[in-house]
Amino acid sequence: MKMPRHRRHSNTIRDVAALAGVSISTVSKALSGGGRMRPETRDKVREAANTLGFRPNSLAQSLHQNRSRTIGILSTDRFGRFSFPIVEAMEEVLANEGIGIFMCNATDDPEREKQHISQLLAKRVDGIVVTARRADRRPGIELIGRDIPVIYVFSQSENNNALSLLPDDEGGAVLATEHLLSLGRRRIAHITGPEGFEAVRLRHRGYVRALQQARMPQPPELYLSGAWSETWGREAAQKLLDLAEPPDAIFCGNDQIARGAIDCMREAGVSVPHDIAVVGYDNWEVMAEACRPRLTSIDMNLMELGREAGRALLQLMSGGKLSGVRRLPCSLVIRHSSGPVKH
Amino acid sequence: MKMPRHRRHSNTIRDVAALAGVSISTVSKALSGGGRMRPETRDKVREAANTLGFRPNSLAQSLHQNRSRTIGILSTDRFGRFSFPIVEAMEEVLANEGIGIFMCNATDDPEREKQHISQLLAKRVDGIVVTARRADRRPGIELIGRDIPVIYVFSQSENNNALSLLPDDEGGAVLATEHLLSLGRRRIAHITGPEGFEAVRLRHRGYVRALQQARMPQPPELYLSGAWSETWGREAAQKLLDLAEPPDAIFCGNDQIARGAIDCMREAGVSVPHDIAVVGYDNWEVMAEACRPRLTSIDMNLMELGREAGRALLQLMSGGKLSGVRRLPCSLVIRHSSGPVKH
DNA sequence: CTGAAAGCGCTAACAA
DNA sequence: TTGTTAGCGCTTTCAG
Repeated sequence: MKMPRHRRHSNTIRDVAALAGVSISTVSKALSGGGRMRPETRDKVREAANTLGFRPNSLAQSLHQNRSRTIGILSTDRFGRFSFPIVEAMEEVLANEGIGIFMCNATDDPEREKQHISQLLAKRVDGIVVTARRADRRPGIELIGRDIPVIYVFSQSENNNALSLLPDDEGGAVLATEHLLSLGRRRIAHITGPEGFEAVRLRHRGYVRALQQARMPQPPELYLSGAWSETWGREAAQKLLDLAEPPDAIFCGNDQIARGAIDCMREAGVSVPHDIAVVGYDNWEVMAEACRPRLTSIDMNLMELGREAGRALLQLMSGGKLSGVRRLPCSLVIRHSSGPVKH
Repeated sequence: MKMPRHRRHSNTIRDVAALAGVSISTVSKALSGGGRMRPETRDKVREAANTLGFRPNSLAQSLHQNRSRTIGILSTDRFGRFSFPIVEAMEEVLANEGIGIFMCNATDDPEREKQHISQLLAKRVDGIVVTARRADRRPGIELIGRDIPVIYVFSQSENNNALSLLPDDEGGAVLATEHLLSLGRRRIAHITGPEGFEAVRLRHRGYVRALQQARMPQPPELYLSGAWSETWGREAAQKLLDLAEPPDAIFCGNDQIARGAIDCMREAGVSVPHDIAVVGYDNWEVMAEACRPRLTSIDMNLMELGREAGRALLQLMSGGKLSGVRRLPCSLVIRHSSGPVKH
């Protein structure tokens, strides 16, 4: 038997074979569990493998099988509050299938992004997931010559036959608005973020749609677009309070705005939810729980989005075909800021 | 020339060789840039490689070189607010060296953790980083028979000859307290989280040390330990206000507590920073900026911690030896809640 | 200066 | 039932 050139750092199948006194291929078959063989041989091999702490080298396996059981996740924007639950849930689904995840971050740097993609391809990943903090469209990624599945999560490709998974922003806004309507509220305002965000436009559309269906008027002075901040929430709430006829409910584009609005009202002596009910968006626990009263909010179910992304990728990797934009439902988490039915 | 058995998904060195009309080994040498060869041959090869979009298969390279240029990062607790900047910075450092990062999450599930480690070993990672949300001690991980570098970041192994990288909590607390002292504050309170956390104990120690050095008394009623929440911050601040002799400054164990305290005081008509100055901990932007007045806070420099972790791992991977607990300095970010010098 | 051949660790087809 | 052999894609001697 020849000696290996490199010092090896872990036991190979050859060592197991030697210890068990069988051939390499027998070891392979024994451990893979397949094929027919004498049980005692199998046991002997298993025992040898165990005492050596043998783990097959997946690099070698991958090389042979032409699949690495590995995927890459590429964040266009830095990994943030929204990406985390998604990534975490996806990781769980894929890890259960023995698939490893390469994490790449290319914060708004196309050059870095290219490098990362190139690395991922060199590492022969079986799939790529693209995420962004903001759910706006971005150019599809370039897979120079290779044909592996790519999906966009919380992010959308300009290339329409790719699969995108997103939260249903419009639906979430409908949920929030209908909730307020069902409580008997009639003048519902909407304070939201910058109109540059597709999410802002979609949520606004949902809000409008719900009001229309309920045949409610939508006075333009009740719609306020600004920044994604508490400061803007306070400012906008003040504007609403200064109106000749203030609203009796506010649907906010995110939880920070909602918190600002609630703070403003409490300080102005306006009771939430009695005088004005408030619903936020994101269901960001630390924010929602810190509001006084605790904030009713729309949850985008990011974990579910992540799990779904994991499943979709698995399907694509095993040859399935999926494409188009899928929007997953949000849900309403009721706390105290939307309060009981108004009399 | 024999045909490959499997359908290949990307071009191999063999294809490049065929196109360039040279041997495989020539291609290898030409692309690696080493060795002596006729420049025109090298160019010919490069061109062929380019037109085919050839990327060497790193699985094969790794197999040969016995190193995968890949590491694993294992989060004991879920990836959260603290892990993110660390991971992001580390990723940047390592990605620049062409090293890929496998992300594994094993939220407080030892079984999952074992599986992940086993997978990482099978993937022949060149190193492992262990992180946790809380900087408390944990058992070292088991590398059944393999000898690869492991470091603990924002987390500490019970095994003392491993390397741990942590923020200097005690130093951060000293920084905060001395800042308040330098502003002329004399009765400095400390509201903090549960004493179960090592960070709480260390920050308390730093606070005490700074007071002792300044020969300030430390009345026990000025130390309040509770939850990591705004609610606790408000509650504790109220207790302090109710004291016969309230403090003229509060050092808070995190920014949420600080925010609660500030809110409480504003509502009680106590001026921050005029009557009572406040310093927080974590420098969590969204929190610190949303406080009124904006919150002075201690920054743990998590990005720097992550970069340092990346560098340390690179050293270990190239044979260096590092061990023990290293604590990296925090810094003070001054905003308005600590205000100007008191007269 | 270039090519042939061996081998990294593993699997799978084929022989014995 | 078990062993022999070829080959995954690449690098690296060693000959030519």
